[in-house]
Amino acid sequence: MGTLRERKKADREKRILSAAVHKFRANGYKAARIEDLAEAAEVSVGTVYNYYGTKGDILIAIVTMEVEEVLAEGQALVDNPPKDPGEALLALTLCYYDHSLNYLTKEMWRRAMALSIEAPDTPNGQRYAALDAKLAQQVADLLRRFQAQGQLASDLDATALGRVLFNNLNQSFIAFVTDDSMTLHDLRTVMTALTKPIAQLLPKLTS
Amino acid sequence: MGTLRERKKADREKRILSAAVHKFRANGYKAARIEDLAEAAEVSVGTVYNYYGTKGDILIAIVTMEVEEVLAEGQALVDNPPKDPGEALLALTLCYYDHSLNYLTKEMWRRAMALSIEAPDTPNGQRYAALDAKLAQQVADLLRRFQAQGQLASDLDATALGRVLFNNLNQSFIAFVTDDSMTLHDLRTVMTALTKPIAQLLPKLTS
DNA sequence: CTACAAAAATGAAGGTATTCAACCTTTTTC
DNA sequence: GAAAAAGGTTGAATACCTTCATTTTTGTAG
Repeated sequence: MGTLRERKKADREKRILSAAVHKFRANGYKAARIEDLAEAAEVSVGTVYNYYGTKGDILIAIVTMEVEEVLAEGQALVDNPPKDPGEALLALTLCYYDHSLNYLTKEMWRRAMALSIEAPDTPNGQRYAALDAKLAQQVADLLRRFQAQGQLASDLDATALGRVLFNNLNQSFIAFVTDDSMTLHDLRTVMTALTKPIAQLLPKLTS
Repeated sequence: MGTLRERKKADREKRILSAAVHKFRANGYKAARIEDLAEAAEVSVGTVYNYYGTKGDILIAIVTMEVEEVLAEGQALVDNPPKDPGEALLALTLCYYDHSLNYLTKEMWRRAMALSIEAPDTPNGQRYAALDAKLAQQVADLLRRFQAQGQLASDLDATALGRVLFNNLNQSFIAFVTDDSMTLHDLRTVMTALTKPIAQLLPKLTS
């Protein structure tokens, strides 16, 4: 149990983040003003900036929350995957997609992605890149598991292939968030179709 | 020869664009204020907005200029390519890269890319997407030429493969512009290495 | 309990993209 | 060639992110 100061601090940060999720989702990231978040969180504008350096920081904090939950869900799947490698890969991908809109809207994803390209050298851009890397790593972990079980050639580079497969699923996700008319169901359908040929190819791959 | 009004209009637009290229390159896109461009172009702030809807519009106009020159260079190569398909593909890619920094800096590319992800529904985002599509199309045209000459299986989908190859070269370009320490020479080296295995694979591909 | 120090909150001020109502300039009409 | 219409220009006003000097709250020492 921390001091009063620490408790208040933690509480305020939670309130700000929660207000941000709500306002960003309700009004859109662009339309939501810092003043609105501050009001909803019952703090002043200055205090918001005390906790988060920029509006983008708040967004990246939400992305981090989202991706960390996705990673946890994914880990469960990697620890106990379907028997078939191709099926497992598809399951992992769809698991990512299914949990991608819990906190973030498509617009929020677009802004976050734009941020990561726009400012790759800032703490934010780097945090986004780190999350990307973790996801790619998890795909690689899945591949390694199948290698250990002898269901996948052990001489192929799991990290590299994991990166390629992640790039592929990420590219499809970008197509999803940049097209407002595309539903999560559409995305699942596309990805199911795309993964089939990859699955057929997998057993044949040796470096 | 148009009317006085038309001449003035064309002249003003040219001055604004030229001032923008200069200021964006010299100070950075972010740091250059509309007021600065206006002053350099000898017009008022309002007039800048009369010609370009947003600051991003000006940037996209410059990107368009750049990409159109790149497309022209590329066309020359497609019309008269090296004998070997793999070599031709590499040549086209490097031709794109070599002409990518004539008007735009890395920072300007980053902002433009961010814009296209952030606002895919705006005229701007769509114009950027259209340029992407044209480049992918040109890669496909190169493939078709080799198909016509019998150096490439004619039953593979040139448009689809062109898109994949373009995605690949575009992804490498994103890596280039998001890493300030990476030189054009580094990019050429990376791409030369990456294209080799693709070239070896090409003759074997049939749908 | 008081005084002081450290930490944090505050909101007014500053900077820059964008809008718009008023004002010019060019073209057309008669 | 004067009047009206059409087309453009203008910069002051607006909106919103961000900064920072000031004020308030919390923790600590005597």
